[in-house]
Amino acid sequence: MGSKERIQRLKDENRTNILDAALQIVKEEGWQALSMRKIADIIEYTAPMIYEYFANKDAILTELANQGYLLLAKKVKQAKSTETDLEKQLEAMWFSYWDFAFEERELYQLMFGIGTACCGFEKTYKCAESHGKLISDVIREIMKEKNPSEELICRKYFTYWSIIHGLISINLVNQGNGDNTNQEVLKDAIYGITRSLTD
Amino acid sequence: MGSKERIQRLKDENRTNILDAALQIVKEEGWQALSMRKIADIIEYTAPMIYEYFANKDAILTELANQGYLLLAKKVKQAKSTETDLEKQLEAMWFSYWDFAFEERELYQLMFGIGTACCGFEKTYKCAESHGKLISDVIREIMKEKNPSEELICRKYFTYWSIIHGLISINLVNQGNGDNTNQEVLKDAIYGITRSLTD
DNA sequence: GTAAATAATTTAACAGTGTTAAGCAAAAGT
DNA sequence: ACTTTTGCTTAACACTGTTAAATTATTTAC
Repeated sequence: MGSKERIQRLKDENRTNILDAALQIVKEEGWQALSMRKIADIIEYTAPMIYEYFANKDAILTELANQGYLLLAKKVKQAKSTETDLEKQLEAMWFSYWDFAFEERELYQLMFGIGTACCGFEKTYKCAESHGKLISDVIREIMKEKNPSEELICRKYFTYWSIIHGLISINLVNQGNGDNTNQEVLKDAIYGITRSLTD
Repeated sequence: MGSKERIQRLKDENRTNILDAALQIVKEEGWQALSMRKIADIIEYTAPMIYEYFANKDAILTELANQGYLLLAKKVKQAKSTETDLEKQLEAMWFSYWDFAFEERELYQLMFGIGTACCGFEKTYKCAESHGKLISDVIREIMKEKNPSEELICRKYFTYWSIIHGLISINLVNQGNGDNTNQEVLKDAIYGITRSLTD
């Protein structure tokens, strides 16, 4: 019965094909154009087939968002490894966060945008191996001489995130007016908050 | 022909009824529940009637957004009038912005949220009598001894807005976890940027 | 190898969406 | 009184997510 594994492999393939197709549609035509029948078209099945793999459309969305969280965490982790100085690590991590938002703007909108059911902060801050955890670990390390409470670290992370997420949101809606202005604002903001960690 | 005015008055009434109905539905059931037929139900007409007043659903949305901009500008202007000191004016204005976002959260989502077609920054910053203009006027006044360029003022306004909009976005999605933490972050952020105006 | 059972996939349908065209009844103009 | 315009509705189209039934293909049992 080695065919069982072959069948399972095909099923897995279909599952990822569905997710890939969904992302492809969104990248080409935007979130509002995503429909079950369009996904079905691409994977060369009919729409009801998708329900063998996902409970409903929302389940596809949350799965895509989860893929996004994984990818983001990976990139942030990678950015950390490029620096040794803690403050530089933090800067690199936030910059990679920034880059992710624009490289994978559709995913970012899904993960943190207003509209779909996905939350953002709670999930991202508490889950181990998330970018939130990775970044706040560095914040803790930088502040360690001040013996910060977990609540304070959380607040600092929150402050960072607010301004960066705000900047990103604004840039995502009026797509990229004045790139270097943003980069300057971003750098200023990161530097400002980082200074407040040790002062 | 005094009836012409009566008819016009009825038409205007219908128009505002449509907008009111739309906002009512959104407040009760959220944006995704808004439909032309539901609006028609409330105003006791059939759906196609709405197209006599608005080109399409999107036109209703942008009109609502414009109402939002007007209301926001009014509130910000009012906040300014409660203080005489420039820096306090600025703080009060941003606080009223913050309050608006939560008092009229549906409108705020429409005006600045990701998803619908409305942009935010350009429109708000350039239009006279908008909250953006009002706030950046105060920024200019505070910075006047430094002879700031328009570009610098714009960037400062942008910085304020980013962090405040970021904070709001995050609070709108995970609705209000820890109110006073946010207020503290907000106050810190505003103070920090304000200090950077005169330093 | 053929028949029964099971799995895989599709067709048809439901209730909803935005939107447009055709039809009808009442009012207005001549 | 007849025609034209206006206000409004019904019917329809092309979509949407989703479910149930029907069909086809594949596996299992004998």
